[in-house]
This record gives sequence, structure tokens and C-alpha cells, in this order.
Amino acid sequence: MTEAVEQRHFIQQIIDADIESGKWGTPGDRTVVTTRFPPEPNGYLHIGHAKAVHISHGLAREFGGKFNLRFDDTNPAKEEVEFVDSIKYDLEWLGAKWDGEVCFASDYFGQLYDWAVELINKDLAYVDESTPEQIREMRGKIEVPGTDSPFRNRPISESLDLFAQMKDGKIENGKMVLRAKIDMASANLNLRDPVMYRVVNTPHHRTGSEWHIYPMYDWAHGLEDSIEGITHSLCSLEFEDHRPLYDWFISAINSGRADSEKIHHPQQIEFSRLAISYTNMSKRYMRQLVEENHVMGWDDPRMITLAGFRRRGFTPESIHDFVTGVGVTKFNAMMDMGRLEGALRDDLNKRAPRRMAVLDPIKLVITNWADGGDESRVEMMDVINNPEDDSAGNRQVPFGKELWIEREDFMIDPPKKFFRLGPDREVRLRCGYWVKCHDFKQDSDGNITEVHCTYDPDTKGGNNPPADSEGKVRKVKGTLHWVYANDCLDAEVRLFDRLYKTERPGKATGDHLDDLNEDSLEIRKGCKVERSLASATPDEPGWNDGIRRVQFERTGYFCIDRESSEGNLIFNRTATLKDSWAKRQ
RNA sequence: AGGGGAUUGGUGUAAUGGUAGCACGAAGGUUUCUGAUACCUUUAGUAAGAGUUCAAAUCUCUUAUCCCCUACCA
Repeated sequence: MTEAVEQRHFIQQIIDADIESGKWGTPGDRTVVTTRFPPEPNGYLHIGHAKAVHISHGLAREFGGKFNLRFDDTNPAKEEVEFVDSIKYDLEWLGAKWDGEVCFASDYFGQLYDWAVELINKDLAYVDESTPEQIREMRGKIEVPGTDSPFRNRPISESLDLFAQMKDGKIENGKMVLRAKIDMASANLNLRDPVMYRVVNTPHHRTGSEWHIYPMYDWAHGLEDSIEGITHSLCSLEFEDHRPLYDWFISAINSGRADSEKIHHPQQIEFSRLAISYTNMSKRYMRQLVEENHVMGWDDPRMITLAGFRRRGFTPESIHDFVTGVGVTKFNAMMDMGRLEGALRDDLNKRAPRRMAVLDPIKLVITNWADGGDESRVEMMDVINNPEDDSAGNRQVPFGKELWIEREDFMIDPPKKFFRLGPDREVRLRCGYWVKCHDFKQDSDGNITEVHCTYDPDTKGGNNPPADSEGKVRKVKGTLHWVYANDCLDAEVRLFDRLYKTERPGKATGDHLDDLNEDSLEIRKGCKVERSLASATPDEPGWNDGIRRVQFERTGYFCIDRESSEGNLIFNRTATLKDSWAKRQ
């Protein structure tokens, strides 16, 4: 017997070592671990953010530490309160509740300004009056060193004065910036005197017109982490080159200070972003899809925003399971979209109540219905709500002479291995009766309009008929779903395919629109669904987010769209069921 | 004068000098009132080359391939 050893990913191993050594406090104290999720409020969260949230939030919970939500609102030109609200909502939906109050980078603007002044006084920062073009020019190229700005060695007092003028709104946008004095010849471009502050004379969504200068990401981020006492500042791989700067700024503030005056120095750790085949996480791409009306909006069920997944019917649990499965590494992995659907099916298979709905209806007429009694009679069938969950119980569903069945469940000349209905074939109607086809009708185009069957009264409830005199029991291979035609509801059903046709949208031509799948949305009207779908019934689970999810037997998982109403039912197909018959075709 | 990362079955991920394991997928089968679910079986891997070592996915070197970096965005 080998003992199961818990597998720790590389960040957990770093933290384990920190706890043991007492790097952040007393050795063994796990509660010091503090992480954060720092979105900029300039758009909606997507599935890639869910991975980042899951890692940082999960670590804080695992160690019994703290998890902050901090809005990195350092650029008023791009940010809006609308996004603050949607991000908070998405985070709670995911189940990642932050500790304490929501934090904002803008709350630290005063502290950041003071520290910037301190750096100027230490001759570690200067005001540069070069134009953006000149600054770019002097930064050099990847393989050639940059050159010093003519303002680099101006007197400290001059920088101090100019920086105060920038702050006071006396300077136009683009006229001057505050830069850190590091090394214009560094092989790391980030260290070639990075800009710390720029002038932005645009009102901020929280601080209004109080500020006219705004800190750049590199200057602000580590300091925000420091102020909040973040121990492990987790971010994605493209910030590896920024880590030296992250550390430089904090060290610059701490230089010359007594130990007791030094500010907290968090550790930045990078991990790989989530990539999923047939999608693109680019915010720019998503914005274009919305603005050019390629989709219905940020919450279009085909979008990979969390709002989109939610409207599509995905559960937060399934997203959690998916991002858990992707792991935490520094390898740029490409996840298969099928993994997400798999996680969804695993979750919904256990929880979603079953219902019957016919997406492409044709009529089935039971011609011998009168033989069992009154031809117009309606029999109530006892139908199981969820075979995976006994506590879900049963429901009564009407059954009568005329039913709707799925068009693809009938073939005039079926191939071998087709288990469904055809001339002289017998099938089970789920939880109904067995029926045998003896005739059908077609319109002038050859389309099937009606299927005529006889039923076997001995098979009520879908049960096998009694054995014959020789003890043999008749069997059927196929079981069809159905809806009673005289007592059902019409519904609109929206079927979704992937938004892009290629595994890496935009990769081939540079324009993701070239890879757009024009047939990603199929709207079906006139679908027939059982009446119990009109409004929530007692057997339905109480979904935390209030979205009703069901499985339509044999066709997939569906949820009720937010545009749906009792008089105009709209269902979104979240995912199909696995279909080994379709795959065989 | 370029710098920083990465590479283990089809995919994702473990093994931290000592048995290459797990999950998903795929293929086949069993069960089944959902061609679903569940269950069983099979499948296939250390990028290449050299070195160190009793022993290398793991350490060293070389090569290849992929990703990131030249906003007053984050």
C-alpha cells in the first residue's frame, strides 16, 4: 500500500517554505498569507480571470489567511463604475468572497504621491519634459541600449517643483512625466527609466477632479500590495520582466530607511494564463465582438465572459472544477473547450431536473388509442425527475392520442443500428407506452408530417410487457422523449456553437473576425415543451444564482434565458448530452 | 547587446537523483426506460544530443521549438 501524497503546485510549495521559515511572521503561522485579485475596472471578467481568482482566493482560504479584492483604478480614461459592480457580482457568483472592504488603488494616491516625492529627493526619480515620441526614441530597441534624457540630471529642486505643478493641474496632458532613474542601458526594457506618473486631466470615477496625475501600473502595483500587506502577489507570466521593477521600487523607498521604517515587501510570483481552444481571451477582441454586434452583448451565451457563461447556464461549480483541473504551472497550456463542457455535464447530471422537450417536432398519432377506452382520454404518466437523485421524486405528465416527437427520431428507411422509429418498428416512449409504427404521412416535398402508430396497453409507464406463453419478453432498443400535443407549451430554444471556427482565432490572418463561425447561433421557434416548464416546480433545486437549469431528456442541458417570460419561453442550450449515435454518423 | 520564461501520452497535470503515475480524451465492452449516467478493459509519454552518476524527467552543457518584453495601458 502506498500512501496518497498530496500534490502541491509550485506556488503552494513556495508558501509552504515561507511558512516554515517564518518569512512573513512567526514560523508556522499560516494565517499571515495574504493574496489579492486586482482587476482594472475597464471591462467584464472572463474565464481567464476565474483561474486567477481561483488561485489567489483558494490559497488564502487554504492557509486561513486573507484575500483582498482591489480595483486597480489608475487610469480614469478607461474605467467606469459599471465595471466595478459587475466584477463584484461575478466574484460573488464564483464563490470568491473577499475579506474586509473592497480596496481601491485610488485610495492610496496620496501615499503614492508622497513616496514619489521621496524618490525625487533621493535622486531616484526626475521630471522629464520630453515628448512621448522622444521618450520612445530614447528608450532604444530590444537589441540596442537606450540613451539618457536631457532632463535626467536636472536638479532635484526643479523636479520637485515641476512634479508639484503636475499634481496641481497646471500641466497639459503629455507635456511631462515623472520617471524613475534606473538604467537606460538595461537589457530589460522595463528598467530603462520607466514612467511613474503621467498627466491625465480626465475626471476619475471615484476621486473626481482631485487628481491630475495618475500612477503607472509598475509604480503603483507593488506599493498597493505593500500597503495591503499582501504576502504573495500572484500574476500572469507576462509580468516576469516586470518583477525586477516591482522589487526596485519597493527597495528604492526602503533605501536609507531604518529597518523599523521599511515598508512591507511582498513577493511577486507568476503563473501561466488560461488559454482555451477555439476562443481568445483578448479583451480587445471581445469588445469588438460586442461593439460590432457579432454577438448580443457582453453576456451573450457564446461569450467567454463570466456573464456569458452564466447566461449560457454554466454553474459556478463547474467553472471552479474546470479551473482546478487546469493546474498551476508556468507552462502555456491550451485547454480543450470540451473540458469545460465536461465539467458542466458532471455537475448538472447530478443536479438538473429532467424534463421533456421536442426541439424539432413531428406529430405522432396513436391510431388505436380508442381501443383502450375513450379516444379523447388523457392518462397521467409518472415520470422520474432525476434518476441520479432519488430525492427529486416524480411528476405527473399527460399522455394521449396525439404527441410530438423529435423529427430525427423517425426514418422511413433507417440504417442498421438505428434504434429509433421507422415503419414496422417499435420503440418505448419514455415513461409512456410502447408504440409501433404502421404508417406515416408526407407533404408534397417529402417531409414527414405525421407518424401513425399503435400502442401496447400492457406497457404503460414504459414498462416491459408481460412474457409470452414461451416465457420470452419482447424488447425494444430505443426510448424516445415526447410531449402531449394537447397540453404543452411553445418555446423558443437557442442553440449555440463555438464562436470561432479555428483553434486559435486570429492566429492565421491576424484578424479574429476571419475565423468567426457565422453559424454559431441557431434560434428555433415552435419547440414543444411540457407544461411544468412554465414556472419553477417544487422538485427543482434552489440554484444559488436563481437561474433555472434543466436537462431536456436526450437533447442536453438548458437554462431559462433572462429574456424569457411565462408567455414567451426562451431556453438556452448550455451543452448537449454526449451522443455516441451522432458521433457514429 | 538582446533579455526573460517554458518543453513529460492526443490534451492537462504529478513524480523535486531511486517503480514514469493520475485525470480527460479516444477505442472496445457491460449495465440501462435518456444511444445519457455508471462500471470494466485497452490505448499512448520524459523535444534532440552529449556529459556527471551505481542510478537522470530531475543536475551540467549544446541544439531545437514555443511564449513574453520596444504604451505617458494594466
